Amino acid sequence: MSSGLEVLKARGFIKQCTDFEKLDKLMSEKRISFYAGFDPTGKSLHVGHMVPLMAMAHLQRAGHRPLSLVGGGTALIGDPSGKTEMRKIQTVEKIQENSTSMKKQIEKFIDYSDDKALMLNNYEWLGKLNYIEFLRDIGRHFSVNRMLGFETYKMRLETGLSFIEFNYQLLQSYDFLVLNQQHGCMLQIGGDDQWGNIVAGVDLTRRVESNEVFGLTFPLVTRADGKKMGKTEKGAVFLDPDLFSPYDYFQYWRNIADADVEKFLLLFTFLSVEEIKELGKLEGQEINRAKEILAYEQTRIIHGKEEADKAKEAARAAFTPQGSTSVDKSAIPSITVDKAELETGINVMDLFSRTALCSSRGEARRLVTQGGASINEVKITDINKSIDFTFVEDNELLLKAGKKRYFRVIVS
RNA sequence: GGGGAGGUUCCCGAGUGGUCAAAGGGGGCAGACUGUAAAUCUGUUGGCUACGCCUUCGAAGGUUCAAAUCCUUCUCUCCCCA
Repeated sequence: MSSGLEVLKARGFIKQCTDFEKLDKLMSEKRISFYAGFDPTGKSLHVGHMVPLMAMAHLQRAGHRPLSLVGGGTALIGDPSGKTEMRKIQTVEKIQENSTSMKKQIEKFIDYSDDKALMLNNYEWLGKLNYIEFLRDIGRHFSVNRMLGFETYKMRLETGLSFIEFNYQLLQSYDFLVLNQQHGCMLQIGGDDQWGNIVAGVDLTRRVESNEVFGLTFPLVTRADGKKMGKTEKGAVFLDPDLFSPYDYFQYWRNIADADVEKFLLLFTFLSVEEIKELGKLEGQEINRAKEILAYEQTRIIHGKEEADKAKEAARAAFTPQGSTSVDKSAIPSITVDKAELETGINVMDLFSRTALCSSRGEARRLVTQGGASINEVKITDINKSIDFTFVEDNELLLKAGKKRYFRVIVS
């Protein structure tokens, strides 16, 4: 039986592992349970969570059992790893609420039928922890000297680290221990910034239970332009279609840098490695084909085939000069406007600022002045222009800001 | 608890009574170039009923014709001592 680790390795998922050979052997012999944690600090998962999710899916396909741990308890504290400042502490209610909605998203991704995977919330055991007992049973295994040596803490020692954050590692280690005890969890996977916390959990489990468990980290995925994955000017790229439309999601992937194409196809699609290598060979304009495939696959995984098809159609329609009249543009985000309003005419700036294209009238003014605004491919440069029925085509207006941001206005 | 340094527009960071909607950089947006890339160059970057008006420089008051800049109190952060 293939352990599944080779797949991860071939696809570039692996940065560090506590003991790759041993783990590979173990996973080839039997199916194991493994876990990844998700912090419910927001209402939705975002693209930054895709790497662990994809890794879990791959391992599940190889026959192993994923435990998705929603950090309802740990989120109350805030992980200092890789951050320069303390995270805002949120209310218990808010975090519980976030946990449930994130749970739904992960469920879409991992097969939870017949106990093939479990969804857990560490609030169950962290919430009722007794401080004295915890210190005595768990705290004694941690050496402050050692912890201070970790890179993550070193950094924070410069700027300041509160005691509550310093404790984070103990709680995360405790999670691993509990999961090992209750579910026989043998492996924790996570981003490379979690390495210290993961190793600490491995140590704790060995000390308390004398069980050898493993840790595995993914490389921190950055884009070729050095920016963090999943961030746009407008904020995070959420998986929730209400926060980030499938069309925009498609476009996000469609617009990645050339240099990232092959890497991302490996990490974020299920296409075979051979197939991806072929796509990676494309050059020049051709590479756009690979980007489209990436965008399509990702959108399909997250939003389903139907939405992915629509997004692809809509993107093609919007970016193919004329011609394709009867294509479905319905995936492009839209607002509706009353027929009567158009009879009298709406000022360009007003119209644009009503859409997600411009957040204020001033921004719309700038856009128009600088020649970045057009309606149904007709450039508008006069800020006093009144938009009326003469602009309407197919009962709608296709607004464009810059070269690639589209928005529809439907007349009703 | 004592002493010191600070909180400036999306971020970093100038500004210490009018010439400040606030230098510079980053980021963003737009234009040119392109392949719905990258790099580069240029413009732009609080809001509005726009040659004027309104809101912004941690919070609340006060001094002044006039404050981001001065005074008072509060609050938060960092550093040193205990």
